Amino acid sequence: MKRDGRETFSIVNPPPNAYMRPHIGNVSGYAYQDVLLRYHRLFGKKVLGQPGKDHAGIQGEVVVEKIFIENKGKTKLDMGREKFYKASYAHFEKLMPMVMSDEQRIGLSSDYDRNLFTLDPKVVETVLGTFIKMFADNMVYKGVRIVNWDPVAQTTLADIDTERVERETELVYIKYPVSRQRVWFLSFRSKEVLERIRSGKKTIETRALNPDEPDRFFGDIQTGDLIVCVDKTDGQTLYRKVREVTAFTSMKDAFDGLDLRQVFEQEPGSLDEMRERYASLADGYAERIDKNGLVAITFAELGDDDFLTVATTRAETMLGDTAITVNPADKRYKELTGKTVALPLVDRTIPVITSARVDKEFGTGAVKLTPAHSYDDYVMMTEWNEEHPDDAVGYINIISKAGTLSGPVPERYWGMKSEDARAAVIRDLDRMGLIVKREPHTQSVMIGERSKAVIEQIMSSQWFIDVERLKQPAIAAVKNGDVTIHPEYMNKKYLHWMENLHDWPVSRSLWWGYRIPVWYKGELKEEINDEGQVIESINGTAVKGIYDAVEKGLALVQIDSPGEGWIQDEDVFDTWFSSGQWPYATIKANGLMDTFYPTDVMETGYDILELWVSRMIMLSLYTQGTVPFTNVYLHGLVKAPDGQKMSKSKNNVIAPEEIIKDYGADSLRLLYVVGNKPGSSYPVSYEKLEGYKRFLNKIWNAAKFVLLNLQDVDGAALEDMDRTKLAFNDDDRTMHAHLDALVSETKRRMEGFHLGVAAQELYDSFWHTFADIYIEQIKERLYTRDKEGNPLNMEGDDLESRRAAQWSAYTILKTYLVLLHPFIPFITETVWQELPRYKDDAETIMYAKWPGS
RNA sequence: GGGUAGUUAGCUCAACUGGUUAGAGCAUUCGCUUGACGUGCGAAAGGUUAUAGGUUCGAGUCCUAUACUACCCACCA
Repeated sequence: MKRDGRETFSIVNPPPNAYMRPHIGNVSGYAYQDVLLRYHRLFGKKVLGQPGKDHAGIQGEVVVEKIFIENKGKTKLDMGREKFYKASYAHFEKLMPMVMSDEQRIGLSSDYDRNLFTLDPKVVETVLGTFIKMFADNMVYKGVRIVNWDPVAQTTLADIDTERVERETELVYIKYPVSRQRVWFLSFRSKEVLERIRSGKKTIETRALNPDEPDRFFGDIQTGDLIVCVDKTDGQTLYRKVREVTAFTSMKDAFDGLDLRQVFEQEPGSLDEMRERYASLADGYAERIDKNGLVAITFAELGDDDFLTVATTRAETMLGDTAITVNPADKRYKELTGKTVALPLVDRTIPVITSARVDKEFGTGAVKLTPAHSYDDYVMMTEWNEEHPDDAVGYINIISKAGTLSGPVPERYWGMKSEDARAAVIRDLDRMGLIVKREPHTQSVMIGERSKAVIEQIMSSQWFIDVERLKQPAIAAVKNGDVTIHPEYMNKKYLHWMENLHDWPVSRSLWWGYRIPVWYKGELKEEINDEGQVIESINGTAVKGIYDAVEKGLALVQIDSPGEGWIQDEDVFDTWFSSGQWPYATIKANGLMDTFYPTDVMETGYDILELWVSRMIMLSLYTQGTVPFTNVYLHGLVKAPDGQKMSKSKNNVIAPEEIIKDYGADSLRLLYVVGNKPGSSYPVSYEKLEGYKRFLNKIWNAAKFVLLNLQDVDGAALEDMDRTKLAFNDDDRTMHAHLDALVSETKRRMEGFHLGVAAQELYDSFWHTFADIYIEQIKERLYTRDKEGNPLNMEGDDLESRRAAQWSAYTILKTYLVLLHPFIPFITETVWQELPRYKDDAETIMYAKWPGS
């Protein structure tokens, strides 16, 4: 970019984790970044390489805590938040120089005196400022969402911080009674009533008006309705269909119309006697019947068709079911879709809905939907609600943060752990005859990476950023070319991700990071209410979201504490919220925005295009009104020699030192660059490294040869020679032409970000054209003695020819060194220092001039 | 299931917006060389660019279909 007359070029180096030494793949990026930095320096530009080190969020927190435990026997809880943070900061400061030395060893020529830590107060200020701006712009909110909750560590975990383990469980088939019309709940506290239903006596009288549900008129009960008979004394529930209904308006009416022997064991005898019997069932019952009437129902047993069977590994979560889901294309359930089923044990009704996510082949093809405790169910619920806002289903959270059952479930389950509750629920359902079968099943369970505790998915209130306003400009920036992505096909991945982007959850339950700048006037409490809904309160006052809290004077969004009694939000920001601001946060911290922002290139691995690059673009457009960089170069990943992904667990990681020790940093850089294209991965090849080492040796020897043959000329004299008057022959002219073409070709390749091709061509040209052909050609003209030791090429035309060859060899070598320098800085610099120094020559090849510039 | 790529020499990979005879490293075969070279040089062999169609004066490159492979995202109730 051109600013103030002098061209500038800037790259922000992606900050490596500061807590560990990088492996050979981690440092590959620096090679590409450095090639670009050095290349642009050769054009006399003002160049900035902005380095930094990352605090690494949860991984960083885990690593340092482990060290504290080992060294001092103290966990983070022992230390307390403030102390832990300070100690961690000090620890990271100690580690940073080590990581920095790894960057330097690979040759990264960034401005190390400007190095920044991600938690540097200057950076923090920028990051938090963005959140405050978003708050002012109405873009942040707290929303209830399903999270991975580690009941042992008492924290939410990102998916990446969890593991999956196979576990033998059983798939339990549970049948739910279907209601094709309406469902009625009849609850009894009298065994007698239930006995009559159970004992085959098919007629029962009931209240015309249910005092518990004053709006329901039981006179509406019709044939075919489902009756759920709940015995409140022992939890047993019976399900019956209505066969026939007879309505009476008064006790007398009923007395006349009923065969009372079907109702009572004995003949009631008289109306009064009957009234007495009814009164014994409940206080004032008889009076109410007199007043409101009576319904006599003939029941029928439910048949197989009247149940809908689901298969589940987590029977206990049925207590929190809010729907049954079937595949819309599943003919078996066509008729039931839109109907309701009665949920046993908790006596609720839930609808049968559809989702294409349901696999018809698995289990029974019907899934119980527990949105509060299953991520998949949560997604299905969300999708359903988006498409059917009028028939939206909710969630019911029944598991507390302690990992035990709570909320709107029968009291006997309260406090049970999931697994105990599962057994209890299965036992209870079995007693009711609702368990169809149980079969062994292998299930993969999510456990905490660190605690190894089984993760409970629960509903929790989290901070969100509304991305609608962020995403559109970021999509446009790539579409209209403000940002160019290399390789080009990655555009599609970027756009696909961006177009499907949903609101961004930005809070994490950690200490090591950017604490959310929100203050509460008292304690913020998150609780599950009797309906299983998550509710928040500050100092006992219920609040609905942050704007409500601020309005009520119970919360403030600002960086510094408002004073005594105010408590800061416990969470920190998601790592991408801060790293997404890294380009301008760093350059701003160094006071260089006017000169170097927006930057020219973001060079990083293709694997974080969506996670990181997209966020940098969004956040820079939002806060700075400009893209953070004009080009994105996405390198491939370095794989182990056998083509496998390098990872600690596979024990196949290679440290940069190992390679540098045997082959040199330049060879390693060539391995990264030569012949590779962006976006595709490549394995470490010791054969190639060997080849590059020989290439470096070739350069060294070619240079040595040229210098040996320059001994009789003064450097300055050579430089002052008039090129047009030298006695070049065809060999020289061919070589010159080749080199001229190479210079412009290399430039063209570099400008187009074809680093791999550029390096490959330089490699081939130097070795096979310059060294193999041209140097061989000029040997005869350069030698000063023949095989017998007589003087040669020392006078007349021979000397003229020799001078031309010397001049050519020297200038060509110099040109090659400059062209090669961005790729192999160490060897080119070493050779450069061996060359005679001329008046215009830079002290270091880093500041040499690109040929012709 | 959704997305993105890949399939080119024995192996690992290139080939810039379609343009000579598809290249390199390593491996293989033969020869030469030691006065820049840890060696190096020269030469050879090795390909119907996954398959089948299509567009074009011209296709590894563009289009369609198929078959495999890899990666990312989602998922296994």
